[in-house]
Amino acid sequence: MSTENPPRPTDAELEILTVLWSRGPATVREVHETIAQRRPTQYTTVLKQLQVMAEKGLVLRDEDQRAHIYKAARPREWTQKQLAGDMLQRAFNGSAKSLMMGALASRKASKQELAELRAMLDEYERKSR
Amino acid sequence: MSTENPPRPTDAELEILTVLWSRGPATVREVHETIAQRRPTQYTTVLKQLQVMAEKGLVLRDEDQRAHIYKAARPREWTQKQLAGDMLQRAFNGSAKSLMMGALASRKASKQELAELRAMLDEYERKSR
DNA sequence: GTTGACATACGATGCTCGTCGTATTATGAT
DNA sequence: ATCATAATACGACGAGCATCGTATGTCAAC
Repeated sequence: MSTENPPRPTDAELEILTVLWSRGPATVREVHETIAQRRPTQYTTVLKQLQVMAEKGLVLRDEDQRAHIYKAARPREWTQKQLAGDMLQRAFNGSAKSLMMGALASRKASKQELAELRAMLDEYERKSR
Repeated sequence: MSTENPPRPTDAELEILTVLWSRGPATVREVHETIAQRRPTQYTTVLKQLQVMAEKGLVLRDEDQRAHIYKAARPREWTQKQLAGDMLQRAFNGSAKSLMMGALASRKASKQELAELRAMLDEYERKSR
């Protein structure tokens, strides 16, 4: 069924999804070019990956043209919500506070970023009232 | 070398680590009892898992007693920091704000939890000055 | 010293992941 | 029509993951 949620993407799958999210729908060639630029990878590896992802429902494939067009089946925010929720549950005992502490501790946070976080909390609270 | 960092734990490994973090050092039997209570699992599965984890450096093993005592090689906070940082990088483009939005969207956040988050931000900012 | 309970050791299995090579097919230019 | 190019299809392989069964060792109690 097309309403079924796709499974949690693997590491390699997530990398491909980030490309599709930022570039929009793309051919295998385009995805491969982007990835190969960071890391040596074979064209057919990316192709196979996308084929598997299509089977899993992680991406949708438009076969109208000879070069098929792939696009992420779910928007970035949707998948990020799944990933964050999953990790929250499995590694942080459901504590958003712990998760944020971990995130901040993992690298220096700029003053501006902290301000953005505060603004985000305000916004969230306002919306959910 | 004992100073080497362990790899990112897999799903099953993370579940075991959470048990060790909350119960403290424990025997295979104790870990198994805790896990079996949520989910049917064979004793030897947990045993094997712990043996592999010891090889990877995720847990330390004390073999003094007949029933070996296992304990997490790294404290909860350390591993949480790794996991959060890894996910931040791979799925959130380094944006702590996006990560928090995902986390909050994944389930209802209580008013109190939001307050805790703010307090945590204050604390963090105070410390890093 | 035999037995039963309980522990570790270890091999094997089925599955998924990531990767790649090769085969095949479609398309446009000559 | 032929041919070079560029695309998909697909099988296979090695590694890791999660699981379990069986073998083996230890120890206390009878």
